[in-house]
Order: sequence, then C-alpha cells, then structure tokens
Amino acid sequence: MATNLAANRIAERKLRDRQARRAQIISAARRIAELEGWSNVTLRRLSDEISYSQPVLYAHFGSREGILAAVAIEGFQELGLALEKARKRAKRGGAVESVTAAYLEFAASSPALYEVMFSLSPSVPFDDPATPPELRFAFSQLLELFQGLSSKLEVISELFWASLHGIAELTRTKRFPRSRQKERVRALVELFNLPGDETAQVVKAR
Amino acid sequence: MATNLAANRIAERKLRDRQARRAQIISAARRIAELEGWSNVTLRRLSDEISYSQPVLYAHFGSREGILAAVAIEGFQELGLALEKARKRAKRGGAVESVTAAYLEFAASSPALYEVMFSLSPSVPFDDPATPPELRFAFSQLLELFQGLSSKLEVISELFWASLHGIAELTRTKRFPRSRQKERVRALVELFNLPGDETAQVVKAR
DNA sequence: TATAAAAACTAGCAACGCTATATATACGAC
DNA sequence: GTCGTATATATAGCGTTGCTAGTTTTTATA
Repeated sequence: MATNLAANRIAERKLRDRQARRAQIISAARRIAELEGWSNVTLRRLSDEISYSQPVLYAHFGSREGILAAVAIEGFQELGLALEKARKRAKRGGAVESVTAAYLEFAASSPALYEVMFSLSPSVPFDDPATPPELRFAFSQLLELFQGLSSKLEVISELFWASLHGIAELTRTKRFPRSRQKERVRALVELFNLPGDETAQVVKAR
Repeated sequence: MATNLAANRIAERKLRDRQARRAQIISAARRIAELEGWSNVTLRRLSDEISYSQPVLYAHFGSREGILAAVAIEGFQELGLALEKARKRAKRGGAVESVTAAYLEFAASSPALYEVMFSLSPSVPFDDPATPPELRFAFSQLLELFQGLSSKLEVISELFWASLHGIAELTRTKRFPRSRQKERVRALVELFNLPGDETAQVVKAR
C-alpha cells in the first residue's frame, strides 16, 4: 500500500527531527558550559535556547545527568579522533610526543568539555560492560602507542593516560602554573618515549 | 580591674566555642559526604546535624563553597602529614614506593575527601600567593622525594604528582579496574624510582 | 472531516542556597 | 540583683533549581 510508504517516510522524518533536536540540546549545553560554566547549564536555560518547553528535554534525556553524559560521550569521541589523528601523522618515534600534545591541547582548549568528561559524570564508567564505545576508542589510541613495546601493554597505557589526565586536571584547576607546562611535557615524553629495547628495559616486568 | 580579666576569659571561651562548632560543622560535612555523597551535604542537613539553624553556618563560612573549601584544606593537611610519615619511615631508596602507596591509600580510603580537594573546589588554588600553607606543605613532601636527584626538581615532582593524581582520580571515577592497581603502582615506582645516576640520565634536561 | 495518538505546554511541587527580620540570650554598668 | 544594650540565634521567606502531573494542541489516519 502507498500508505505504508508514506508512513515510513513520516517516521523517518520524525526520527531526523528528533536527532536534530537532540544535537541542538547537546550543542547548546556545550556552548553555555564553555562560556559560563556548567552551573549555568540549567534546564530552563536549555529549553529557552532551543525554544521548547522543559519537558521536551526529558523526552530526549531522562535527566540533567543524562544531558551531561551525552556531552561527555561526544567529548570522548572527539578526543579519540584527535588522538588517532595525532598518532597517525607523527613521524617515526614521535608518536608519544604528538599524542601528548594533542591530548593536552584538547583538554586546554575545551576545559568545560574535559571537565564533564572526567569530573562531572561518574555515570560514564569504563571498567564496565556498559562502557560507551567512544570511551573505549579513545583509550585504544593510547594502547596503540605502546603496542609491542612493552610486555605490560595495558598497565603502561593506563599509566600514561593517568599522567596525561593528572597534568590536564591539575592545570585546569590552577594547581599547576602554566609557565612550566613545556618542561613538564618534555619530561613526560622522555619518561614514556623509550624507543625500542630501552622501553622493555625500563618498563619490563620485574 | 577584675572585670577585664573576666571579660578576657569570656572572650576566650566564646572563641573556643566558636572553633568547636566550626570543627563540628566540618566534621559533619565530611561524614555525610563520605557516607552519602557531597550532593547530600546541604545546609539544612548540616544545621540539623549540629542542632543550630541555618544562618549560624553563615557566621562561620560565608557560603556552602566555604564549607567545602574548609574541608578540602583539612584534607590537604592530612594528606601532607601522611606523605611526610611515609617518606620518613621508608628505608633507603624506598621513599618513592612508600609515598606512592600512602598517597593512593589516602585517596582510596577517603574518596569524598579526595573529591572535594581536587574536583569540587576550584576556590583552593595552588599557583597563587593565596595558596593555603596546608597545600604547599603536602606538595613539599613530593619535592623532598627528588631533592638533589634531578636538575628539574620542580618539574619532576609535578609530573609525579600528576601521575599519582591521575591514577587516584581515574580509579575513583571507575575508569581504571582495581584489579591491575598493584601492577600500575609497580610500573609507576619503576618509572620514578630511578636510583642515583640513572635519575639524572632519564630525567635530565635535554 | 472526525477520531485516535503523539507531541508539547502550563503550572506547580519539593528542595536548594541564601538572607532580611524578629526574638531570645548573655553581658557590663549601676 | 536590675536594667539597657549588644550579641547570638531563630523564624520565615525569596528566588531558583530539577523534575512531573495534568491539560491542551498538533499530527496522522480513516
């Protein structure tokens, strides 16, 4: 029947509209957060920005937390892509340095986004079957860095991630002076950029 | 005059009472936070716990933020003391390992306290003249670890702090599985516990 | 065009941080 | 001891928040 086809197209259009609005909400939340901080991302403000009433937000995300989580996942996607790009365009042996720079640049240029990814959403776990693929992908870019270099691939990747996160976070929260950032990065790269055999030596299992 | 002496003693007693209540507030906040999370540390709940009305809280701390900051500073004091103790009781060459364990133990055993120290109070800065001495003291314990070992004392200490913080935070927020924690710690200690000349070699300025 | 379903809005609840105003308590001078 | 005063504490309420029940409007189908 023709009605079925028409019904299909209508359903598709509705889905598109839904997704577009969802993206609009996420985008508005990001923009407000980056300009005015997450405390200004209120449901009333968001519903204002998208010109819909508050309950519409709840049709897309079950709660304010849900909106933050969605922004965080979008952030992990972008971080993963940025790291992948940095790793792939690095010259031989310079992958650690390149990825380090990309990671810290990401955190520094979108502090509110980084904040929601790591400080504000305990509802986006990693060590869990329900881990979002975007988060797995981002971490996999760090795993790639040490592939075959160390017998403790996962451990050394986690340690590298922890160091990057620590620097990013202590910088974001004003515990580290920006003035020494270059030296910190150089020391970090030296610690982890252990080419060839040396890597196995320093990072080797006891 | 006798009245002056009496007045003095009264003033002293008032000060003691004030400080006692201040400590009571901080203690209640810590307890609730550790048991039920910081979102349950509300002013009404706090005033209930200390059996005073809400405005009394404002006589001690100007705002809810002020209470969190006070708890955070108490946390830095305790962290600093714990690190100092760990460093001093370590056998020769084992200081890094000992301090690492103490730091991560502190973070793991009081997650809410650690959270308020690093995630919830941007109003306790470090790179600033107004940095609380408690925070400076805690960091100085990390500086001590690398005293004379590296030409980049501050940078390597900051890097070590960042790594510890990254591990603590990614563990607290469930991004790291606890199962590999031991291996992570061992790898971290190997990275930073570079006895004698090797330290200068790996950490040296280019 | 009439009807059922889906979508959106209005209005309001409870709880929050915070504060202006009122009341009770404790002090110092007589 | 008594009385005014200053200090300490309490009451009550404002504006805003996340969230939702109930109602109205819009949309799709027959």
